Amino acid sequence: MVKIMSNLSNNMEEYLKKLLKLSTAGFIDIRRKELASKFSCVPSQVNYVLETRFTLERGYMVESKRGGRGFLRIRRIHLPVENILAMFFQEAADNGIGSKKAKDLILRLYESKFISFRESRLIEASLGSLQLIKDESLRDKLRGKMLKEMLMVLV
Amino acid sequence: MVKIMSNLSNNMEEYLKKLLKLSTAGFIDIRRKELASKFSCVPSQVNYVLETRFTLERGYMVESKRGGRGFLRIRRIHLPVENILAMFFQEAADNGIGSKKAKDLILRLYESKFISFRESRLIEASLGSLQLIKDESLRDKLRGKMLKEMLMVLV
DNA sequence: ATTGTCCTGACCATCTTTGACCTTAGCTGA
DNA sequence: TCAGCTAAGGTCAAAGATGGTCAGGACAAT
Repeated sequence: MVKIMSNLSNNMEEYLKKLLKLSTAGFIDIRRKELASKFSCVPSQVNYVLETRFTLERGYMVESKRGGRGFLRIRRIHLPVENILAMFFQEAADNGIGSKKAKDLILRLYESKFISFRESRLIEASLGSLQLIKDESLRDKLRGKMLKEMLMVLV
Repeated sequence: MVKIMSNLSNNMEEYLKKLLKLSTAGFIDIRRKELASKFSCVPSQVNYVLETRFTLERGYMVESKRGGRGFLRIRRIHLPVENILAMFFQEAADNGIGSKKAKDLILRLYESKFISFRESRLIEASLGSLQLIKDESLRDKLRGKMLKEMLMVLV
């Protein structure tokens, strides 16, 4: 009797991921308008889903073409752990990192088997405690530093 | 026979616990507004009940999502209630804990095989980053909270 | 009377959805 | 040819839908 809450964006995300799994090519091509119509929403809703769910941080790449015969192409990418870590160290470790990006990063490291499930939960728990800090800038900075220190230990 | 005071909060608590018992999934999802409406109170009352009755110490975990189709998810978790560690964590989370005590605790947890070597290093790394914080009181408090959150996750 | 618990309401933060307006690519007909 | 039409996709800001926080007053227990 437990109802799982789902919304348009989540449904569309699931749908696209299912398509991706089924595809042999490693990517899928879709029409923005058609997809929007299938889910009875405005086309820009599709952009929202792509921007929030199919980001590089989560391991996806989106290409597109406008005009007649335009398309949206979604690709699953599997970066080696070193690249994932390198991206983090290059742009987030010192300048701070938002909580959403941090979560995505942890998820990817887990998916890549670089860290265990317990370790991923441990890291998330430590970062989650930072909500105690009011100053957002300090929070982001600390989050970056903590992640860096923790990942260094694991290398 | 102790008579349970019947007030809004207690009623809501009982109601939620009944739902939890009935659920096969081990958790329930609710809408804050709906629940408030069912009990004819303001939505923030729900938060009050969750904060006072469905705490980690009492064996519950609450997750939530805001925005359209948001939800509150209450989960029953099974901790050894009379666990002395749990009390210690609570104390640490409430009043903070110094870095030396924290280190000793981590060491003991590792020695008793409660956590792995990597995990112990991970925890120390995250706590070490707190040096970035100037305010000692905030630092101790954060250290306590992080420790608690991290170890709770591992139980 | 004092203290702790309960409730409320105003204001805040976050996530989602929509719609008006913009840009780009391909096609077509004078 | 190539200007203009048509068919895509892109951006952005505002509105909508939830949940979160906090201070203060009401009320109950002692």
